[in-house]
Amino acid sequence: MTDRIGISDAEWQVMNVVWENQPITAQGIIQILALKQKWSPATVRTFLHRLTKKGVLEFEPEGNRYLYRAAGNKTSQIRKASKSFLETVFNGQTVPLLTHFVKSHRLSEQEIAELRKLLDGKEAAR
Amino acid sequence: MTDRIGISDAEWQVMNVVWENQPITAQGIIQILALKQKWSPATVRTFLHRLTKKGVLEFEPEGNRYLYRAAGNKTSQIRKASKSFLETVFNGQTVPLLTHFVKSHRLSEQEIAELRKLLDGKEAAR
DNA sequence: TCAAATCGTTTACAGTTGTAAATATCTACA
DNA sequence: TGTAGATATTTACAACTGTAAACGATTTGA
Repeated sequence: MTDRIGISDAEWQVMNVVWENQPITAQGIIQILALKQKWSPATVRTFLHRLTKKGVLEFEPEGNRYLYRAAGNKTSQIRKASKSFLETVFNGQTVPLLTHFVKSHRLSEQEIAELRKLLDGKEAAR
Repeated sequence: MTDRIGISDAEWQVMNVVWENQPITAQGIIQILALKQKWSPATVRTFLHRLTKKGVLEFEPEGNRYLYRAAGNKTSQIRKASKSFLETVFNGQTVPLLTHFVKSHRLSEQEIAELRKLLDGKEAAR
């Protein structure tokens, strides 16, 4: 019963923190987010609440507070968002998408090598 | 004064049709979209209206109807959506994004070759 | 010339999102 | 044991979205 619903941009920010630091308290999440966002603690708590309602986040009481952890796995969430992005922005065409990102970002020699290796290991579809 | 605001998923569907067929009448857009979507004509007209309000779409009267065409260029819109997607879903990291899309989609031998060539021509950042 | 069809404009409405304050609960110190 | 402080839950609210009907103006076939 996991990940039936999509998560919004702001919610992604929160989940990214959770996935990297779980289990974690609301305080912890708020503090980490404070480094990047300008959200009030109340705002973050709202997101926490919505995410649990969406079934993406779960918690277990620890003393007087909650310990949060992701319910589903990040990969499935990434898959869903990526699919939707590919469809709407690139009309479902993978190569134009890849071309766009390669062309519009700087890549180190190592990264380029890594991507070459990835292509080498890629089995061609027929 | 172009493209100050983002466009929604449904609006992307409409713009994709416009970018490929402009200039085009509302009827034309509605008919092409009917092939893929189940929207009522009224719904499409609402999107047309919102898109012009957002400055993404413009029109010129042609007889008793309008001829629509995109205001800004598609590339800038793609850039904006891509940037936001990269940031929220992949924490700004291009290589993981590229890896995900290569791994999760089938690519023909030609496409793989095309991507290799792209990497070969890519100048490494230092 | 009158009614029907066609266009574009307004209005509608519920659900989601960003943003946050108000309130209720609970824990722990004094 | 009562109260301050921290936590979580409710409530708020405007903007944006998806979805579409209602309305008003205009063109055109009968």
